[in-house]
Amino acid sequence: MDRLPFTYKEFLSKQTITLEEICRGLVKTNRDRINIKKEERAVQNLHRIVQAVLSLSQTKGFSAMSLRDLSQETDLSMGALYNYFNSKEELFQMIYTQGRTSVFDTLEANAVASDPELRLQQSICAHLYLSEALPRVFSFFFMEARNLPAQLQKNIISLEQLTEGFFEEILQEGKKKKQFALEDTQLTASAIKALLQDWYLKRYKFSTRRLNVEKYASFVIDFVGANLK
Amino acid sequence: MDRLPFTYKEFLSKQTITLEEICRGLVKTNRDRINIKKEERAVQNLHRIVQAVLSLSQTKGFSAMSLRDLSQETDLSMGALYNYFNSKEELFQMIYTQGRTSVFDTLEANAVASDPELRLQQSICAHLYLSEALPRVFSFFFMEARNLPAQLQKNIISLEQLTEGFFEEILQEGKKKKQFALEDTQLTASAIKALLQDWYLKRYKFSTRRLNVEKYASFVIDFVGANLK
DNA sequence: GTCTATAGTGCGATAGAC
DNA sequence: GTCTATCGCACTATAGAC
Repeated sequence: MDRLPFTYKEFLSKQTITLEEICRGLVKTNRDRINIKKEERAVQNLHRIVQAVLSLSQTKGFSAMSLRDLSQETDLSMGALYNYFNSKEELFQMIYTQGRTSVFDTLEANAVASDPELRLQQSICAHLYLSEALPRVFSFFFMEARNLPAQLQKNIISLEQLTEGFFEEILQEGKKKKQFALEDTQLTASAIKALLQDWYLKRYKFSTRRLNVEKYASFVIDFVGANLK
Repeated sequence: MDRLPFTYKEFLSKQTITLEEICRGLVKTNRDRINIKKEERAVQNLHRIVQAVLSLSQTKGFSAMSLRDLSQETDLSMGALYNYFNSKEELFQMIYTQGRTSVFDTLEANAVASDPELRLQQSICAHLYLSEALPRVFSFFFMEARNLPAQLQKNIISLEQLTEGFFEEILQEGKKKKQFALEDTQLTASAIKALLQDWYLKRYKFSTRRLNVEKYASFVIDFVGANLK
């Protein structure tokens, strides 16, 4: 195995990847809907709310999560909650949309090499590291996508298709430059995505094994690499 | 690419893989809970019920599906529905448990070769073909697993872990016989499972491309095979 | 800005007619 | 065996006190 383009620690030090930071963005883009004057207070409480939503969604799903559950988990009354959003559905869409933006921006910022092979490795690492830092955000996207209104589902290209297109582009360039020998770039991109998804959808599985995100990144790079030669 | 061990058509002709057949098993194993005397009537109506459950679960999730939805979709009244199960939760568990049994039996029956390489190919094909025949059953297992009561989640080894163990066993034997050159059998088995899962979790993606289940099976076998040499 | 209390709705489940 | 009608409850959302 070649060396990884960057370690998890290096990745984290390059940018601020926390749920709190995402919530800060969330407050800024939804300033009009949130009836709280002091921005910092809004950020802190929304952080608690979003944490609770992600946690409860993981165990019972967003639609089965009641606002009473949310109230209990956040120690905010139902009345108080409604100062941070106007409906349960709006809360869902706020989290979904903001998360999508934050995640994709980070992915783009970390896959910058011009050499396709290196760029592919950077993308794989960035995706795995990001999902390692925010696992519940990623599984929320995946598991709750069906709760998006039909309009949003059509208009917004899902995060998944975005990242898959991202990988395909790299593969196509590598193929053009004769660096990669592969038949179907679309299928290969899809396979890469499936391997990355496994990391955050099956955390319970990997957590019991002696395996960290860097080892898994090496594995994926090798596993994919064997098909490009 | 080598020839596939068997085609989709051959696979289907070897055994009866339909939702109706699963429902027949469901009636037989839950004869005491179902208040319908004529078995065939019970099978037919449960078939409609299960179809509706899978369909509604796919669009909005099982917990968001109301029994009024189910009543409308099946053209059975709420009162009639309760002759086929005693509670919404029981309905869920009946489907889950029966489906798991049927699926695993079929997988085992179709991966019988003693040669590890052929057996691996048979397993991949059987899994893909089975999920092609019953896509909604498979995605139901995956998406709704969290609705299982904690007891069942602990006691029952999930379908997923079962199949993954299945693949790992084959890989280990191939490694022992020096037919496969691979480092980590557990990680490789996990990767295979991820690629198979993609087929039924992302049907919308593949359906728009000129791709059938046999072509995908060839792709997976090659993709995995490149890592065993 | 957060609380309690409650309005209004839709849920799972059941009883009793046919 | 299936229907209609309805019970009691938990839900989302809001109004008004503090």
